[in-house]
Amino acid sequence: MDEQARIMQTLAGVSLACHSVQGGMALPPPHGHEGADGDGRKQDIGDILHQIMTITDQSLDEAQAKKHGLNCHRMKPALFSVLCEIKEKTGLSIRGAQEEDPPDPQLMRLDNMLLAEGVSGPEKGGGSAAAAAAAAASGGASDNSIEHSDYRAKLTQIRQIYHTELEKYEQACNEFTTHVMNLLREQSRTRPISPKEIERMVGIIHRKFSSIQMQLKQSTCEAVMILRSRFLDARRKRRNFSKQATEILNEYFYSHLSNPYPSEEAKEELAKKCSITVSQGMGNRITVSQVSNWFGNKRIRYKKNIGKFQEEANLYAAKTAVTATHAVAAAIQNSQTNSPTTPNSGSTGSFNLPNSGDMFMSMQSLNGDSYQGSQVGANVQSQVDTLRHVINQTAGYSDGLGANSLYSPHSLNTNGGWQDATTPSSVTSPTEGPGSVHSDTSN
DNA sequence: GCATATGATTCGGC
DNA sequence: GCCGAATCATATGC
Repeated sequence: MDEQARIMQTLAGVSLACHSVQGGMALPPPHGHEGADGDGRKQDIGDILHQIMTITDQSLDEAQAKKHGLNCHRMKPALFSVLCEIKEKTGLSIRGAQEEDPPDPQLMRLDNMLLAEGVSGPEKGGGSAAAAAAAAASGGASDNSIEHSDYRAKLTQIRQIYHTELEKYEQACNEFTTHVMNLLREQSRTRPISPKEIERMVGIIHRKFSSIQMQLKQSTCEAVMILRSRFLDARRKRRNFSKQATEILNEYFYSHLSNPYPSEEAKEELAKKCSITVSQGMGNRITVSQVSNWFGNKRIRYKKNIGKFQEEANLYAAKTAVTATHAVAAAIQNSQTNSPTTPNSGSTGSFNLPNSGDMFMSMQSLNGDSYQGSQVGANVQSQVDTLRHVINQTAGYSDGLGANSLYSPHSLNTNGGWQDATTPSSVTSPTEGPGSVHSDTSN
């Protein structure tokens, strides 16, 4: 009983002493002795000072013995639990509730990304999807296996660094947490520390370390992004189309020179024919867009420098004409053997002369500049002229273009736009002949 | 190494 | 959404 009172008295005394020292002056007496009993107050302060002095005068052994006495006191646990309870009921509980934050969306994004990139997931096959994409983007399985393996090697390197650093952080976090917990447990013998407080401190430590981890994840993501952009960026991985593909596209372009705007179907057909699978290589749409790109570039570059493309145009015109000759020959033979009395009877006798008029566009005036037909052009002209005649004579074929329209200049108008946008376009390659896809009617 | 060619992207107009 | 124009970035040829 006396012992307990003494403890309380000591605590109260120390508290009062603290206030006095901090304030640099004595506190007013608690029970309304204000100014009435100045001698009594002086006496109290003197007692307190004396107590402090005796504490400092105590030897270390004496202090330790006192401390031990306090620690072993039977009322100490009860007193500490009361103080802990008060602490929890005040600021601690409020702060604790506030710090119960939801999972960080930024962290979740980073985690998802690292998982998707194969950095944080299971090592087996990690990054294989991205590597496969890189391989596909680089235009084929065979030509870029070196780059593919390079990509994988670099990704593995990033992965290793990430895991090493992560391990280090986790280890440091655990070590520090253990250390702090031990420290707090030790301190809980001399000051009231509740398990909840320890828990909260652990939470704070974990949050601090997880913020460091987030930085690590962020920089890892950045590294992966840079790697990806280096390997997957279509611009960087630009590959020229194959000769055949370019030829097919050019054939179409020059045979539809009056209206070189292939429809969606025509583009698809062209893409299929060209087997253009460069760039992203993820299906038809990309390929079709490559065809669109090609035509876009071609139109502009043709228009910009017609003279330069003249030779190319003639070449393709000649090619087209020669192929058409064969087609016509076949058609004539067909019409003669199948139904000589019924010309133009269905698909057997007809053929798709690939817009012959366009073939000569390159030889006609463009933007007002008249072009003197080359030998090739003249040959082609005579060939087609003959063909036209033969067709009209033998098969009764008429494509709606008279002799005049055959040679009429489908040209770029003065505004730089393409005239005669009514030309039906088809993907029919001159080498293909009848039965081709008629698709481009919209332009 | 440089000039040119070429596929892709961006941006503004319609 | 497509097109023209400008531009970028890489490929290619010399």
